[in-house]
Amino acid sequence: MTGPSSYQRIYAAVRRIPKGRVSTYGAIARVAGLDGQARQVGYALSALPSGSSVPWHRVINAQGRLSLERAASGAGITQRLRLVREGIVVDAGGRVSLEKFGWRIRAAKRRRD
DNA sequence: CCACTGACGAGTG
DNA sequence: GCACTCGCCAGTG
Repeated sequence: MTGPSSYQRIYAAVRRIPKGRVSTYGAIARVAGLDGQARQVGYALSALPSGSSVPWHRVINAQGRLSLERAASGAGITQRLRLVREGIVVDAGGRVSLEKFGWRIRAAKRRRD
């Protein structure tokens, strides 16, 4: 076998984000062993079928903004709704404080999730 | 094979 | 904060 696909590793990494926290495309890429391929993370998430159990809404960009906020589809609204429902504060501009809600992960010294 | 496109990111001005 | 460039890589025509 060729081992798990990149997509599978990405989905597994996204599932690790605790409820009430958010992570970034770049950080997920790193956890998935795809350092520097943040773009692939977005590509993988866009391929998710509706109804997936993967918490894709917890993935935002490195600037703390919801990438779908600009999108013309309703996905941006869904993401915002899900985040707020988990207690995450999303401002009018579709921004989240990574300082307060960012998932802090350390491969070496992992104090908490 | 080439060109272009993306739910991205870091760097520069 | 905004605009632009370059690096990444899979999918599409």
